[in-house]
Amino acid sequence: MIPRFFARHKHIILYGSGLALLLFLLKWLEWRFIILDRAIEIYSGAIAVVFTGLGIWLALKLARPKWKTVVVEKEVYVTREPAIGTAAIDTAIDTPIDERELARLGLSPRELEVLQLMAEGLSNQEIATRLFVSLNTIKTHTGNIFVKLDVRRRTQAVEQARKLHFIR
Amino acid sequence: MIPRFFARHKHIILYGSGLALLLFLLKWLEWRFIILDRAIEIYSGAIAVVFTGLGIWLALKLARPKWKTVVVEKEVYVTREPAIGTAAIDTAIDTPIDERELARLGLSPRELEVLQLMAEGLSNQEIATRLFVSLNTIKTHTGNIFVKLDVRRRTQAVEQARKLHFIR
DNA sequence: TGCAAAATCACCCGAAAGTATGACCCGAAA
DNA sequence: TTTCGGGTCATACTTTCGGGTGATTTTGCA
Repeated sequence: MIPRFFARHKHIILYGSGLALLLFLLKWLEWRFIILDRAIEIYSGAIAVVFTGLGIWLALKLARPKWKTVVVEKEVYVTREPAIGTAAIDTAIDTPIDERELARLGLSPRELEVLQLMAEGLSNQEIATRLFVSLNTIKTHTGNIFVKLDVRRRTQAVEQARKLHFIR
Repeated sequence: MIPRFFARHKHIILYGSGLALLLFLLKWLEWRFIILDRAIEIYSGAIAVVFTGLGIWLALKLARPKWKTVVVEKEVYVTREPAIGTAAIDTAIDTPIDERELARLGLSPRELEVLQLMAEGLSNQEIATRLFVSLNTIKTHTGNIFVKLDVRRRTQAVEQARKLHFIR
């Protein structure tokens, strides 16, 4: 249907456009500098600083939240039926599928089904066998799922689906 | 010994010479700019790209949170079986990674780190880039992880790790 | 200080995953 | 009736994964 290529690289395209815009701004600054003064060193330094900052920003944007894992094993008395836990369990387990999000992304029932099995760690071939269809069909489905979830790999799709409470 | 010294400080030496090289390159580019006169676009672009990369590198390298694991040994009364209940409590209250299971399976810190990134849906290449090691290294790690978790695919590994509360 | 474990990197090869494109069927909506 | 979305299947191709094996370097610790 819609060219996958564009949907896949929209972030890159966005960032690229932003970068181009920034360069354009610098170009303007450069013009002013040439008019006013020949301070190439200052100009270069400015570019360097700005783009170093940009790089750091990008990296922090892309990087994971710093997870310093502090494992503290303390005294915990857990009874068989944790009274506090039940509320948490209810909200955790019986979380209904977010119908709104589902509708927004336009995932079809079949695709959701494939997504579920994908999340269970099944291979495409196993999913195909399970659903009595061909491997190619599953590949088509997975491809469409990736586009709709805006991801590139099955692991990301599972991650995304979990975030959106489509599964589990 | 001298080679010993070099081996010990090779990172610092490498980074240092790399930076020097970069400055040298910039100086050369600047010179070229003076000669060619109309190459300021290229010059600016080069600086921008290089320093964007430098910023990314800096952020990732320096801001890398160093895995901090604090283990406080205490008497722990935990009913082993109710995995659902404990899971709900874990996610509801606080982190902690199941240290016992971790030790039983013999997952190393590095492997756990790779597992985390794997769960985020990163490809081996992306993990390698993120951790500043080669693709082959990550492949070795993933292979070892699969053996230890007794799975065959990364999706299964993530699933398994989630069950064992290694992640999230 | 020496050793074992951990971490690193390499190469090969087959399997699985993913991309791109086109086609067909079917039922519902315009 | 045409159009459109969903589901199915296919071919051909590229990329990534995973298994196997072997090697070196780094590091934590007894």
